[in-house]
This record gives sequence, C-alpha cells and structure tokens, in this order.
Amino acid sequence: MIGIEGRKEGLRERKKQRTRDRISRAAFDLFDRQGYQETTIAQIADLADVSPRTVSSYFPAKEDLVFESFGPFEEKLSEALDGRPEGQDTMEALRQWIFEERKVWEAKEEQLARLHRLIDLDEHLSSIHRARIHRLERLIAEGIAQDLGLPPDHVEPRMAAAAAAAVFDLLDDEDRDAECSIAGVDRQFDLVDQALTFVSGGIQALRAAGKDRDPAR
Amino acid sequence: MIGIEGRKEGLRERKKQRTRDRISRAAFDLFDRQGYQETTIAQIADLADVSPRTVSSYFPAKEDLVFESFGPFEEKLSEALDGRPEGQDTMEALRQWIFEERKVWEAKEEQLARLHRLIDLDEHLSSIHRARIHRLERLIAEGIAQDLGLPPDHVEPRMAAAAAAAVFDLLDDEDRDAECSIAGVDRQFDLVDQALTFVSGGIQALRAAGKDRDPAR
DNA sequence: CTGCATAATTGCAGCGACTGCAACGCCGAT
DNA sequence: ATCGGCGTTGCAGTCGCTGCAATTATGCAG
Repeated sequence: MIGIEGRKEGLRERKKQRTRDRISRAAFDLFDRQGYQETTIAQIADLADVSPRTVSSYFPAKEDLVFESFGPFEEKLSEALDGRPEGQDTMEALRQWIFEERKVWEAKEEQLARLHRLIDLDEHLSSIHRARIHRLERLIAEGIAQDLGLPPDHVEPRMAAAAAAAVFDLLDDEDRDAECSIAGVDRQFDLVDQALTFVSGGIQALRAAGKDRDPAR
Repeated sequence: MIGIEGRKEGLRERKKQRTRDRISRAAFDLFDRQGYQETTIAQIADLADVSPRTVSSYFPAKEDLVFESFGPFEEKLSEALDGRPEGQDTMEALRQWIFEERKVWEAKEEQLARLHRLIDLDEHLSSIHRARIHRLERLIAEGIAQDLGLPPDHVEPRMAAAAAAAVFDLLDDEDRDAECSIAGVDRQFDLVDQALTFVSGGIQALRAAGKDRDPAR
C-alpha cells in the first residue's frame, strides 16, 4: 500500500492542497467584495469550481475559511511557553515568541490586514476572534501563575495575563491600518516592548506589595 | 384613539411579557436538561405552548434566549462611567458600579450560576460572552484614556482596561462555583477590591514612569 | 353589548449552513 | 490493465431564521 512511508505522500496530497487553496482564495475574493454574511457557500463553490458539498467537507464551518489563515496560533504559543528555557519568566518568553513570529506575520502582512478588516466588519467573526484571543490569555495566565507559584485561577496572574493578551489587539490594530506599514513594523516592536514592560512592572510591584495580604482563592 | 397616553399601556403588555417569560423559562429548562445545541426551537415552542414562529419573533436569535438574562449590561456600565462625579477616576467609578450592581446580582445568583455553566459548555455561547466582555473592556479603556489625557487607542489605557475587565471573569467564576455562596459574596468584594487596586497601582506607576518616553500612537 | 382598529400569533414557503449516506470516477500501486 | 481506495459529488434531510399574508385575540369607542 505505502511505498516509502516518509515519501512526499505524492500527487494526491498536492492536488488536495491546491483544491483547498482554490476554495480559500475564492472565499476571500468574495468576502472582500461582498462581505462575509452576504457570501454563500454555493457562490464560493461556483467560483472555486467545486461542488458545495466539497467546500463543506474541506471547511466544516464557514468561519473556518477565515480563521484557518491565522495558522495554529494557540498551539504555537503553548509550545513556546511550555518550552521556555529554565529561569525565563512567562512575560519574557511571550516577548520573545512575538518577535519570532513577527517574521511570519510580516510575510503575510497584507493578508492579515484583509483578515482583520473582514473580522471587524462582522459580528460573528469578531466573537470568534475574541474567543481565540481569550484562549491565548488563559495560556499566559497559567504561565504567570506558575512563575509566581500561585494557583492558575488566582487574581493577579489573570489580571496580568489579560493585560498581556491585550498586546495582540494592539498588533491587530496595526494590521488593520494597512497604510502604516512604512514605520509600522518597528512601531509594533516598540509597542509590544512598552506594553509587556508595563505588565511586568505591575507583576513586580504586585509580588512585593501583595505579600502581606492573604491570597484570595 | 388613545385614552391616556401615559397609561400602564395595559393588559396587552403584561400578557406579552408573560409569554416572553414562558418561552424563556421553557428554553432554560431544556437547555439545562439537554444542552444548548441539542435543544431545538421547535422543542422550546412546544414546551412554551406557542408556535416556533412566535419564539423566533420574540427572540430573533437562539442566543438571545441566553443573553437576555444578563440585562442591559453594557448600557448600564456606560452610563455609570459617563455619569461619574467630577474628579472621580474611571477605576473608582468601576469599583463603585460593581458594588452597586452586586445587589442585583445577588438576587439572581442562582440564575447567573446556571447561565455561566451553560455558557461554559457551549463554544458558540462562550464566543459571544467573550465579545460582550470585550465591549465592556472598550468602555473602560475609553474612560481611562480620558483620565490620563491620552487617545483612546493608546497602549496603557488598553492594557489597564484589559486587566480591569478581567474582574468580570473573576466574578463569573465565583458564580459558576455555586457552592461558595456561603462566604462567596464577601469574597467577591475582596476580589474586586484587590484586583482593581492592582490595576490602579499599575496606572499610577505608569503615569510616573511613562512620561519620559514619547507616546506610541 | 357590538363593532372595529390594532396588535399578537400563526402557517407557509423559502434561504442558507451543515451532515450523513451512497454512488461515481479517477489516481496510482501492483 | 486492473483494482482498491480516496476525493468528489448529489441527494435528502435537519435546523435556524425571515418575509409575507392570514387568522385570531384584544381593548376601546360608540
């Protein structure tokens, strides 16, 4: 059945990928032109030259067409935080991770801008986007709680994580304003740095000040 | 045509309200028993003894059945922040508002707990919930930005607002663990106090430290 | 009490997203 | 060339939701 296990898994796979791309492309084309809600699966199928059933089988939910483009965000952050070097705190790991990912984001800059504009325009998409960011926030909260030796649902780690997770919104906003791309990238760098420093400072202060109060929770 | 304009608008209104309640009750009954997704509009209609069409006309979206129970949250917070006394900062206004609302929440404690458990169990509901909280966050961010004399999309106000908005999650968690209701209420008080103090401290520190750096954005 | 204007409720037809199932056709390993 | 399996498709059906038009209930004027 299988020749060499580790083979490129051949022509079939590639064709499948191309179909997936065609569908995705068609979708964004229509989304940009008519909006998300206004675009039907049937239209996408037409433009991609496949049957509607096929679209649904590649992308079980219409939203998947949009959010797949972000890539496996959560997993990546999770790995980055889990695999951080001994002694490095979560905030620093987060900062580093963002600067790593920056390269990827720059490459997809234009696409990301489109994406965010799309999401902003649709309430349903916005909701999902919020939920996704919240999941990142939870990861960060876990990390910080660990750093501070507190239970993961403790107050401060969660406040700090919320603040930290807000950098993603900041970055998203930069994407949205596509024109800023001149000095944009460097400003993003500054922004993140500033923001995360802010939060770290908060955590420090907290660590010192919060000791005399018995921990809630 | 109209007798006394300012009348209680009478019996019709009351009946309508009762119908709305019946539908809502039926819905929660089924949601609790079978889950949100698993419950169909038709079932709700049956149990409430109305036609499916009627359910949809009272609650245009299925989710509305769930989130209406929260009341006009956003509007209330917005008013509270807008109408805060001269000289009082946003954080303090928020704190006060939460302590005001606490009475209302206590009254609906059990219902809120059900609500949160329901929301946690369903991805779609969770998304919407996140979006709702995010809207509160934006209100807070605006307020803080005003306090600090910064544009509303500036870094620090948003970080601080994110942290502040996280108190809602804290409160929600308390609701979720319905058993804690013994010391629960007071602990909520403590929690909020602690949390908001934390954020306020952050803002103070920020105000002092951030002055020498030119404002990003 | 009667009739009437208005409002609430309903049924119906239809759209769009999505799913399970079964058939069909094409790729590629043998 | 053949055959097994996978990608693709069509079909039928479910569910949420909407617009429209008919029907029923309600409250008020006379």
